[in-house]
Amino acid sequence: MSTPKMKPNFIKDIIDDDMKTDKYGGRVHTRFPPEPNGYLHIGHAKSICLNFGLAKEYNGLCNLRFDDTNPETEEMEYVESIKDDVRWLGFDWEDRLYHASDYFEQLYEYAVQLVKKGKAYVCDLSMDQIREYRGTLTEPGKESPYRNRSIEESLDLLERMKAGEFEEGARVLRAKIDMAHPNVLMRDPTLYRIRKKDHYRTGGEWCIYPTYDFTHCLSDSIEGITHSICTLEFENNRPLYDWILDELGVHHPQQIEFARLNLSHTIMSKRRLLELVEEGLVSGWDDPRMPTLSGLRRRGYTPESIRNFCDEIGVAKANSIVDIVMLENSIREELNKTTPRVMAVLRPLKVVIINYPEDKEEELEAVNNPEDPSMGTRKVPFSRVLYIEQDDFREEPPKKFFRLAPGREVRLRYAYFVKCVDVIKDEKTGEILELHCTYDPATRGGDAPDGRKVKSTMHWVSAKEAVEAEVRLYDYLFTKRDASEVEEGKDFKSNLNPNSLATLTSCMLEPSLKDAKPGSRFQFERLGYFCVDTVDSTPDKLVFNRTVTLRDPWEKIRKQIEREK
RNA sequence: UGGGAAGUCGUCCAACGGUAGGACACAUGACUCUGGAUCAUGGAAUCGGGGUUCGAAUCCCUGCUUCCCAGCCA
Repeated sequence: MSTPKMKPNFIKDIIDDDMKTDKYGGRVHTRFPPEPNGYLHIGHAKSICLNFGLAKEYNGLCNLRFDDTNPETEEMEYVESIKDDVRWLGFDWEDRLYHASDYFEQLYEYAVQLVKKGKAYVCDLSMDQIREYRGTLTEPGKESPYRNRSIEESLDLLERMKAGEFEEGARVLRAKIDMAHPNVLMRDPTLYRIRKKDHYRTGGEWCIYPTYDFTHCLSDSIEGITHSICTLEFENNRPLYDWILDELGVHHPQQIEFARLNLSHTIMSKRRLLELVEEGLVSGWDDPRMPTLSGLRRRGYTPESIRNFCDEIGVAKANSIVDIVMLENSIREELNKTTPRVMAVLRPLKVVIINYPEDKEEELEAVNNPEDPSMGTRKVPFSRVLYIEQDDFREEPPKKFFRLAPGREVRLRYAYFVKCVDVIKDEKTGEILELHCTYDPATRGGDAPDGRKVKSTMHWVSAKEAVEAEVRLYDYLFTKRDASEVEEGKDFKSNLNPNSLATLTSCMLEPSLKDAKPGSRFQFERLGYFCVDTVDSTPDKLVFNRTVTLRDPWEKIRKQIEREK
């Protein structure tokens, strides 16, 4: 299977130029460099598809590298989840699984080299002092009093930092660049800091850890990366990336920045997602409302649909917010073609077919997928007592409501025409308890021999054989299109959608669903795509997640009617 | 008020000096045993102002708006 070519974008333009000029000997080598401090989300998927996709398109390679230089936040659990998610998305790093922490020794040697070259020094200023000395965006900084200490002294101090002789925060290693540089990142940035914390991989071996800026460029260099693709906020770091590599005279990949993905009605900040998890506002990183890959997976999204989405949204340098309906479109598109149809009633309304014999029961043939005849047919039982959707009946139908109403005839899919003859209500509350209908035996299978038409076809489930299940309906996690746009004095959680989850407990499914396996997907006709929850579903008590609704013109009409009232 | 970057249909992305195009969304119609799917049709954009050019989204000047940077986070 050949993957279609990535749409044109500015990164491909750059690579094309590099190929023409033979900048890297015709090589393309990228990497996906997550920090294992959280779960991957759909924004990472964009980066993964880009990096692995580019490598594939140019017959190159893409590494998976954990950017693990901060022992405070990183954990093995995250490493495992990230590997799972990348694999699930459909990408393969083969034998190229790397860790920045693998390079600690080498990185330290580079640091020593820089000191020896007079391009780095150990600074005894406190964190606050360093901040003061840095100056501001508009004013230059001033040089640290330790800036010009001898190379020998810095070397000695660095050695002793490494040996654990100093407290956290007592000293750092800094690059010696230019305290008056208009880019504040170039004002003698920190290269190493002391952290007396065990690292999830190197344990207690190190008590000094290299910073991102020092680590990232050199890791890229060590791995022979050609195009180091990152997000826009690192544009300011590029001069430093280049400076370090140039001073050390090592292989020099090209850093290219693109705009990270923002999706409407959700957030992409790992810090904030973690906050939702920790405060129990969602059930976990894999809550089906989360934009995480594990959340989307549990929700019923497929890897292919996410890859298609990433292709569709393109790559550019302009900050933007992609409407989440594009994501929904991508999953509908796939599931429409691949998913078996099935009948399920979410909010049951009992219907008695009064002229259908008490003990009679028959099986009717239903098509599994009209998009794919090879998926065949199945039998669904029909009997005197059925359930239909509460929404499919209106005692006083508004205009354009074509479904069941008193005196009106509709088709029960694959079954019969039925006509509503009576509405049974609770005498006290007025609540509709059940409907009495008659059926026309001549319409078996769903067609009337006399050619008469109905305006609506409805799904239904035979009461006797029905399988009861729980169904979870999801809506957007945040109410605002730009979920990060918060009112003065409030935080992002004030934008949470209080109705993002609705749990329905007495849903009635057709019996063919009885043995549905966790993770399997179905279209509940007229309702949407659903998948069996992989965490909470059991054979005795099935739990379904709604992945996405079907397009629903009636919903639009309904809202319009409501507005006109 | 320093430095870096970005502004194209409602949204996202193309067009690389030569007819502004695609996807999603929207609207209308056809078809339909899912108000699904499918098909057809339509509306819809170059941040403003100058300039160069036969010709500018693209090149130049200028203004405006938005985003990023003052972690020993990444």
